[in-house]
This record gives sequence, structure tokens and C-alpha cells, in this order.
Amino acid sequence: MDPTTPAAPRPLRRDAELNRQRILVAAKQVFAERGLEATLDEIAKHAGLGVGTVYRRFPNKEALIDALFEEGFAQILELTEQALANPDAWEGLVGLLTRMAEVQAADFGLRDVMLSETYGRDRIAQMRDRIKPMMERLVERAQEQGRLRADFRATDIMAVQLMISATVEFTHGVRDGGWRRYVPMVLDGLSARRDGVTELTEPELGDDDLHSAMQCWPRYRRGSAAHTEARRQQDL
Amino acid sequence: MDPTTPAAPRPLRRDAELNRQRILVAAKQVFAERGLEATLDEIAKHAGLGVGTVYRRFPNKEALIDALFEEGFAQILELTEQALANPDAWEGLVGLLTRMAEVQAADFGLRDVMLSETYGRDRIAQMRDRIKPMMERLVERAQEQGRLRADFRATDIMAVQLMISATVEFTHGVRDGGWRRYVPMVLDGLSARRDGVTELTEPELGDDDLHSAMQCWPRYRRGSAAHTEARRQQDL
DNA sequence: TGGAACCGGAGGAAAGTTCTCCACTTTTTT
DNA sequence: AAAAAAGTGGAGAACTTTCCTCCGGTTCCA
Repeated sequence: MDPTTPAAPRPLRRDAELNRQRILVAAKQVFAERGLEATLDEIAKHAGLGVGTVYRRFPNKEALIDALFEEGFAQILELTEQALANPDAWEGLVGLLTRMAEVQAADFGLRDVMLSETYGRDRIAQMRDRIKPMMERLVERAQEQGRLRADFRATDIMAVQLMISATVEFTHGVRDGGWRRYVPMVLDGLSARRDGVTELTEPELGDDDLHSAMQCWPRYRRGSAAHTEARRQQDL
Repeated sequence: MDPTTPAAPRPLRRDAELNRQRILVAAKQVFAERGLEATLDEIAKHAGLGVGTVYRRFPNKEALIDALFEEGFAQILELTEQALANPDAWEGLVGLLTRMAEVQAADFGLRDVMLSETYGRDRIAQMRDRIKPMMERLVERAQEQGRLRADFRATDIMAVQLMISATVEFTHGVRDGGWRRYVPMVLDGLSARRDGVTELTEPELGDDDLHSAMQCWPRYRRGSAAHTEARRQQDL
């Protein structure tokens, strides 16, 4: 009837489909390592393709990100459900926050999608709507069971995640899993009361670790280092 | 003897000196509000001057920052000394971390200088060398007095500050002092043991607060908003 | 009042971004 | 096997955003 029906999207040519997969794989990897700030040029190079190819398959960066992080969301949703399934709500919460930190540490792209609202806003908003009531139930139950501090609220979880995320980023590249030292500390702050402390399995950062963490700490690193450096040389 | 002696720097012309002051004042304000990412153009405008004037007085951005944050460092040093002076080391530590958070919230420029190593490296390194032993003593004493968890180390303080800093930034522009809710939580995680919890005086974030905090959350906000926005419009 | 000192702010230079374009290559169809 | 269709690569267009320079004109002060 309607000749312009968009219904029948003829399948991609074989090589094109293959390249599409390559792009997805490369994007997943590159985003995971470098976060969403990675360039599509970078991804294309990593996939062994030209940028043009990437842009023909995905109209823009956001579309690629969107296509990529659906499963990531599913994963998070599942983690939350698992946490709720635990009869000990506190244990569930502890596990959830730890897993979330693991996810964040393993995939900076997913972290960025979760923590920012720049990309995939709709999807995120939708997901938060689904997760929110679960979080509220989890918090409530953990409080009823007397393990979570009574003044904690579901809206505080975001801030806690952000705190943990900060330690993940801080220790990144310095010591794998260095953030693991700080998750128990934060959680000890959320418990209603306790006799001792949760044992820290992750050893402390040495002075040298600390120093290189500060060096690599990417925040506030504005202006290309090269540029600034060149200038510094001139001044001598 | 030597005609090229740099010793006698004839004083600036009156108007020039006045403008120098204006620059310093404006820079202090603008950096405090926007952090070190503020442009010298911005500062110049805020001072009612041209950029050229700023650059004649300070060879580059770093020099201006350096000239500016000496007193900030002094302030931090003093806070640390005060903390050490407190006979109750734990109380000292609590006070210190709270004050530090206040400083960070009040002056994003100083926060950036403290937490990054991009600007004023030498000065910072030097300061850290002076502060480090004080921190170690503070930690040690607080542990001896049985209030601070025994597995805490002086090198962990940086991470704790980073966590707090994350909450400061998160709540910034959403609710003044919203971060105050999280400092006691973190500190409760650092105490050796406790029967109950430290009372949170800062009320929780509402759903709307949370939403706008996410919206404003500046991290990962790459690509000019205008650009992205224009593109989004086209897609419709 | 004659310079030396100073000012403003347009715009140069560099480094990124995202995304387009089109001469070429590869696949599919006839 | 040749024509048609589909896909490719990557230089570079178009845009930001940064830091900083330059120089015609203005202001101060000896």
C-alpha cells in the first residue's frame, strides 16, 4: 500500500553486519576503559575501521551508547533484585553496593551512564523509576531488621555511590581494587551500631601509591598537559 | 655594577597597582565559585578589565593561582594544627574533616588546588610534607584514645576527603550545605565502635533535589550542551 | 606636555570535539 | 561477467574551548 513503509529494513550486507558487531565490541571495550569521554574516532580505530563507518551505522555517539548499555542496565536491575531477594536486607545492601562498585570499576562507561544524565536520559529516568521503589523497600527492611541506621533514606544511596565512585576513580591505575578498602568503611558508617569494625581486607595505600594517585587523578586536569608543559619550559 | 640586576622592581604605577588588586579580588571570587576551570577571560570581565591587563600582571594562569592560594594553604595548615591541639584527638579529627569540607564547599578553587596536582605542584608537595606528619600523629593519637578505628591510616585521609568532596559537588547548587548530611555518616564509619549513630542534622534530599542534583552533576558533561541540544532538535 | 607605562579586547594558535563527504572498494544481483 | 547497489575510509569541515599575544589608543606622572 504505502511504498514508503519503513517496515522492511532489508538486512545489512554481510560485511556491514560484521563491522557493526566489531563496532559494538570495540565500543564496549573502549568505553569501559576510558569512560564516555572516549571519542568515536578512538572506537573506530580500535575496531580497525574508519569513523565514517561508525557514523553510518549509528547516527551519533548517543545512539551508539544507547545501543550498548541496555544490557548494562539489565545487569544493575538484576543486582538490585538479588539484593532484595536476600532475607537479610543489610547483607543484601552490602552486597549490592559492593557489586555496584565492582561494576563501576570494571566499566567506566556504565558508570558514566549511571551517574550522569547527559546520555540516555530517558532510559536512565525510566530505570531509576523502576529501581527507586526497590531501593526504598530494601532500606526500609534493613532498618526494620535493625542493621541499617534509622536516619538513612533511599535518596542517600546516590550520594553513597558517588562517594564510592570517587574512591574507584582515585585508586584507578594505581592499585587494582584499591577502592575495596573504602567500601567497608563507608558501610560501617551506615550500620545502626557495631561493636567493632568490619575488617579491611584491602591493604592501605603507601605514600608512593598516594602520590601517583594524585598525579593521575583526572579531575580538574584542564588544559592539555603538553600545552602547559611547553609553556613551563619557555619560562625557564 | 650589573645594570641588568633584577633587584629594583620599580613599583607599579598607581592605576596598575589598583588593577592588580582588582584582579586578585576578582580571581579569588571567580575561582571560589567555579573552581580552577574558570577562565582568565572570565576573571578579567569580573574585574572590569581586559584579559590583556591580567596577562601583563601575571604571566599565566598558574602564576595567578599561585599568588592567590598561599593564604588558603596557611588556613589549612592552621586547621590541622587546631585539630592536633585538641586533647581529644577524635574530636579534633571530626572537626578537621568538617572544616575541610566547609572550606571545599566555600572555595572550589582551593578545593581544586588541594585535590589536584595540576597547579602549584611544588607548593602543594611542600605543604603535604608539612601536613603528613601531623596527620599521622593525629591518627595515631585518635587510635590510642580508642575512638578511631585501628585499621585507619593517615594515607586514607585523602580518600575520605575525596568522598566528602564528591558529596559537596553533588549537592552544590541544589541545597546549601546538603553535604553536611554525609560527613557524619562517613565519620561514623571511621569510629572504632559506637552504640548508636551520630545524629544527622541535615535533612534528607527529596526526590526533586536528587533529580536536579543529577541534572547539574557536572562530571561527564562533555560536548557543549548547545551543540548536543541542537542535534537533538534536528532528530525530531 | 612628552613619553613611558598601561589598557582593552579582537583575534591568533592549538587542541579537541562531532560528524560529513565522496572517490574508491566490495558485495550482490542479473 | 558486468552492472547496480551497498559499504568503506579517513581527510577535513565546522564547531568549541582553551590560553595567551598584539598593538592602536589612553592614562599617568615627572
